[in-house]
Amino acid sequence: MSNLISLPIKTASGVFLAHYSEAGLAALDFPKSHSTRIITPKVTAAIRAWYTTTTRAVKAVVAGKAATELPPLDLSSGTSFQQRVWEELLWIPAGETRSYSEIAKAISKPKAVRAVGGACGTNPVPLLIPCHRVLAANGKIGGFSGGLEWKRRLLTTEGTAVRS
DNA sequence: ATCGTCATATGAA
DNA sequence: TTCATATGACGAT
Repeated sequence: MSNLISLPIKTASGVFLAHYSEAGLAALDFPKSHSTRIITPKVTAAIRAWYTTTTRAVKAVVAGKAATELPPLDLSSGTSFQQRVWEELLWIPAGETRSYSEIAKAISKPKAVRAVGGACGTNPVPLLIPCHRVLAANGKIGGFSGGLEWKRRLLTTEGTAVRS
């Protein structure tokens, strides 16, 4: 079950690593120090299609544009609450931001603001699930699992001003 | 304006 | 149950 297939995604900002389960894209890693030597033995036709879509989407987001199409996401690793939050993040258009409390209201749990932050932190698919477009209520940047530098860069690229 | 403190939901140990 | 959070609101400085 936990046998994920990993494929490298080359972008102008580095090589991301996409992990696919049988249900879809299960995780996406930011470029690290890992070299691009990933062995990919048996890639099904479905995964090849997902990979194409994923690559296109990732490149779009890195370039500050909206992803036109997303691959199926395998969010089974998260709790139902987390999945609810992640799903909500999906609706945030490129170039716009929401606050943690806005997200909380959107899922009918206006007081679960901190929990929303926690869900963002465990988001397995950054960029495609735009957790970087979630700021604190006062416009502060908050935090980011993949590194604050990334969050800043992505927002700047999308034309969003962030307050220090 | 900045800082400390508390409230409140959720998840992990 | 206890602890930690990528928050938010409020009051004291």
